[in-house]
Amino acid sequence: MKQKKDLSQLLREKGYKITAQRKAVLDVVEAHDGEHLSSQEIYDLVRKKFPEVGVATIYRTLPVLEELGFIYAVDFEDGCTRYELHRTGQTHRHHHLLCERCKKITEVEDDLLEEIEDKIYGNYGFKIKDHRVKFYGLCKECDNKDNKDNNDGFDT
Amino acid sequence: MKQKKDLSQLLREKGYKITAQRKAVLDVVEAHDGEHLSSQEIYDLVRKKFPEVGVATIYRTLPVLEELGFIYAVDFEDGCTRYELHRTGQTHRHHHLLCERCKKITEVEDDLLEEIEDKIYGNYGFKIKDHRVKFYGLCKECDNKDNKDNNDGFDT
DNA sequence: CATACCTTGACAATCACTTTTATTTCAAAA
DNA sequence: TTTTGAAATAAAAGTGATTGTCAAGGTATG
Repeated sequence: MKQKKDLSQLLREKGYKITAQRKAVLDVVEAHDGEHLSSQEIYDLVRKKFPEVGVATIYRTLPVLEELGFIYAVDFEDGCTRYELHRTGQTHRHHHLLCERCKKITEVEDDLLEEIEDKIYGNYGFKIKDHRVKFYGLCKECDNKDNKDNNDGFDT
Repeated sequence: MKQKKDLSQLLREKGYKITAQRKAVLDVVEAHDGEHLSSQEIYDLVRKKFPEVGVATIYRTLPVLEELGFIYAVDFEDGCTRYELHRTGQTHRHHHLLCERCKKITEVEDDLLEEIEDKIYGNYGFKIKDHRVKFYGLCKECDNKDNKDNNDGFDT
């Protein structure tokens, strides 16, 4: 509904053919907005609708969808490439908070970096177009639990 | 000379054995301060001194040196893990500027993130311990060349 | 609907990295 | 020193994600 109409159009503009597989892959990622699916997970999900699809097709399609701006590749260094939906209206990649304890991943929509990017342009003359930012630490829940544990349970 | 003395000590503290291979790996990374060597590059360099060393030793040693705080793993998504020296005095990982044109990698020693990290703690309760930040764009030289080309040449 | 060529699926190959295995080294005890 | 068992090693085989190959099939245009 939203950008589905654009897929055909964008594919055509870039000289790619419009295929059911490409639509299916985008469908899957869109249906899992907010998640960070691995290529294999996407493969499995696409196969539910198209059991005959090949792995290679998935691996070939994802970079195309990324090139067209529908999805972003993200890397949480767990040994595979993951993808997330590029929501319409997003201008930059958002940041991720990775909890070291529970492994939960939180998205930070606020950009917060403009000031820094200006400073870097001033200091280095480097013109920033995009960024990838990951913060590692403890999420609220794990941090609270930690503090409670440290007080030997005398505190709630 | 600087932290070489500490290696033995730190290895011992963590219950690791002091081996010539571990020293050799650290030597190589230290000798290439400012570079971002891949595991394979480190392997090749170590073999110049210890031709009999095995790849697996390198792959096992690098995470140990990272755990001890001597080096950082960095990922420029070129298909391999790279390592850089953790210079004494550095409290956080520094940021990297990656030029899309000439592929040059510049290091940003300024942290610049404290304010943001405070905001994130306020908004999300997430306690940040470390970060990985990469900026993509054009370095000063490539940006200048771009502008000159656009002014000199014809308009397309 | 026929042609040209893009895309696909199957599967082998590759690539970075890990595990296994047999062997060696280490540091402390005897 | 020599002994000894845990830890570390090299080499090779294994792993799992990703890519390459190629014949067959699908898509866009005349």
